[in-house]
Amino acid sequence: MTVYDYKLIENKWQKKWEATEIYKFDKEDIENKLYCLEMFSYPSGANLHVGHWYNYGLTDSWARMKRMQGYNVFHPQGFDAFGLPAENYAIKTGIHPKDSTYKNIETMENQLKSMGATFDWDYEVVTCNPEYYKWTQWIFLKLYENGLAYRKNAPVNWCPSCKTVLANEQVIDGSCERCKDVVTKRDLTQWFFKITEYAQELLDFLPQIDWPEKTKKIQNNWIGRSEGAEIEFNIDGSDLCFKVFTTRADTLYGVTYMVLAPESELVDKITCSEYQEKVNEYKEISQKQSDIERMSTVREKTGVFTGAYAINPVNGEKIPIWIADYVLANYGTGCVMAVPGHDERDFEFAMKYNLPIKRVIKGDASAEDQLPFTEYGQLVDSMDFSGQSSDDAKNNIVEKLKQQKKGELKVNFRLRDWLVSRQRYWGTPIPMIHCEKCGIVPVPEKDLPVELPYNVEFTPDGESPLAKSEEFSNVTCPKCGEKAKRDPDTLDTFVCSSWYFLRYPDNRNESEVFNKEWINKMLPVDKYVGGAEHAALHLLYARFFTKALRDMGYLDFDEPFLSLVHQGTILGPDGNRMSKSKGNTISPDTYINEYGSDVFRLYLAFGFAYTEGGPWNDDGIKAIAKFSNRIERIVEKFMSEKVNSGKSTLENEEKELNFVRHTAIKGVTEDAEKFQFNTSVARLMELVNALYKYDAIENKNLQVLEGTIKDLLLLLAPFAPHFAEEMWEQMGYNYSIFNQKWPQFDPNALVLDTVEIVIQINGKVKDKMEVPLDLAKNDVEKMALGNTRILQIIEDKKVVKVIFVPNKLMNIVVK
RNA sequence: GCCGAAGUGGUGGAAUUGGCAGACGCGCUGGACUCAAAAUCCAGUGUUGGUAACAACGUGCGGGUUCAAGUCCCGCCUUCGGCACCA
Repeated sequence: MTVYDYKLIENKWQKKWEATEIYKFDKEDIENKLYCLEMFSYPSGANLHVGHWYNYGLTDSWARMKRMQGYNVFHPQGFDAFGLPAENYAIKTGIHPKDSTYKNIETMENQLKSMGATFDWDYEVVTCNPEYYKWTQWIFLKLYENGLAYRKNAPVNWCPSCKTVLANEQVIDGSCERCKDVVTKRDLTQWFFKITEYAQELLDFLPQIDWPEKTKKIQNNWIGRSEGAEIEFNIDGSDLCFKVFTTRADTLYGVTYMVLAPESELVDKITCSEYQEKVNEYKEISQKQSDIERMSTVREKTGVFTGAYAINPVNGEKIPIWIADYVLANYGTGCVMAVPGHDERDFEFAMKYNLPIKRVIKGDASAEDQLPFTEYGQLVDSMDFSGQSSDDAKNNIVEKLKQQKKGELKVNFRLRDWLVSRQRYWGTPIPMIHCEKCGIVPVPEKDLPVELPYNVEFTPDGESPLAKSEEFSNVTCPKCGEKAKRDPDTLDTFVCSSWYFLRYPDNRNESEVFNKEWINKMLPVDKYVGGAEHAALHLLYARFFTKALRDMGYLDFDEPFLSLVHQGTILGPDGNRMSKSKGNTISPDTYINEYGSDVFRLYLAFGFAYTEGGPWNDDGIKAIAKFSNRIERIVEKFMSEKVNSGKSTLENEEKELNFVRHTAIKGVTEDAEKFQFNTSVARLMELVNALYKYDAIENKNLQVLEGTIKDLLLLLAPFAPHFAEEMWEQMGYNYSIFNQKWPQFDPNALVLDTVEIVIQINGKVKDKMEVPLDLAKNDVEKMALGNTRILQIIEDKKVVKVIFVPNKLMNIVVK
């Protein structure tokens, strides 16, 4: 027996596929287009890891199936090539990020090709190419023109170790996502994208898209819509007034003090001179605090009195104004009304500083004075509103305030605008110029791209590396022609990845970002596959970009990704996340060398529930090698016997084989569609087992055998593409198996003459009977009661009820 | 604290949505082939008791609904994700 030489075979078919351009996307056949996309990867130095294979290999299987089902599959690939790792690597080794990145890309391209995937490399996109980031910059300019990009001086997250500003999303539990160092605050002028403008729409479209419910929930929480009211308070003895946001307008009569965030601009305006020193001191302390300290919920609340008083608009009460850092400056108005009787945080604060506590909602009397009552209930001590329910009072109180122009219903979102400036080198330069005379001046479109200079000192010292490059920095103002400076920052890499899927179909376009008519045909993406870790960031930003570009008139669809799948994570054999430091990494290369790409892909398909993932395990892969050997043997045996055997009819055996054959067609088609690859492979194994059984019969029908082997190979092809192509050739069929039609199951083959019916007594299985299909209840009952075993059990008991499920089960209830 | 998801043999994992729990594999046991081994093939394999037929138990725990529950309802436990002073 010949042993399948996978290296030779894989090489042979990869070359042939490339030479015959079999996976090239057909631009003419747009009606059948199907855009299948995996999240592109970061070009890191090492070879592909198991996660890449799991994501790309198996999504490729899905794409191959779709192709065989007649779709014109658009399956591009590219690289998310800007970012910190290359820069950090450069700082460590002295190798320039550009050099290491392009070298890594080359390695990864070759590896991806050796996987045997259907990627059409003609459409490749690399985000660090000037041809690409020219358009990233262009989009920035458009966002700026439309008021969706703006500059703001704001306290930002500062990582002292990376020496850079971080987005909220890059701060995990108060620490830097990358280096785990504690993040502190710093005031800088930064560029923001106004994603909050789209908060409501980003929320509204979630129900319509075919995404995992969990992911939608995460986005839902992240956007954090909250319905409440904005209420205006006057300041006692002054013309000044300020607004607060509250979800509990019903507790307005219980307000006993007000709190401003220490960063609030109002603080200095209202603070009385005798309190100024204390207030300044407090502001300074809270400014210095790191997020990890400030966010800690165990920490005792602190604050200081400003000396000023506000007037409660509903009852004219004079209430003290404090500042405290438990109030966030960038949510709502940065000021809150404190109701210690009905809010835990306010209660804690009031207890500490001996502020009055008023109860205005009837709650549990016994718990009073010890705990705040935070539920809804009936109002008390609230003048005209006493006796109303919280729900009613909320509206009625705001209605009353509205008449006095002191309040209105208001929706707030937890979502913050997206901070995109990075004080880093290896990224897309921000196409803006700062002129002393003209202020902020956008780089004219004709001057794009603003190229990233090669020779730059990028060791981090807190200053943007680009600011240190004279050649880059110094520029003449496009408006007045005077000397000016370029913006020294680069864009967050999430900006690059927020629109790459829009560039793929038109990646060579030099005159526009993409052709509108064309991408309206090509998009949205039909199937998007990638890690769940991007649920809140990339996937939200990409949605925002799509909507913004739509409103600016560059495309016509609302959502970028119609259907989304997250692959699970393959863990180390010890059940932990793979990491070099834990020494539990699995290198695919070891297995590829021993078994080849197909067996490795098949094992990934079979060994895990795709969306779950799980710990790596060696044992399974040998079983897959065995399985593919079994297929090879049956093909060989068939070819050697083909010549000298006749044809006979063995109806029952044929029927049995046919049943398994069509069960497999149906099962693989339906399960692989849902990314349930493990059960798809299980159906193929069943089919192979049935083939062996049938093959062992003396008078087998060779035509039936051949037809079944043919279907087996077709069903196997997406999962083991090189192997299936090779077997296809050995069967004497024409190239290529991937140009064949996907098999259809025959419903008749799934209908058997007889079925097994389970006989239960009181819900417990007592016997099984083989009966003709669709046998009526009466007949089954007669048979069951004619069964001595059943008779014995029910002997002296009374039959109360008989439940019958056709072709499945009969339950006899006895007493 | 809040919001999600999950918990099934020794093991990876199935189960058409209320109808035979454990498909398909791995592992294990026995057998065939072999001088022998590997490979391959065949049979068995949830647990407990029994020589056996069979019986009882069994999908994290405790209740419930139902002729029938891994699946539905109520109350817990554990693990993993997400958010976290958002007023």
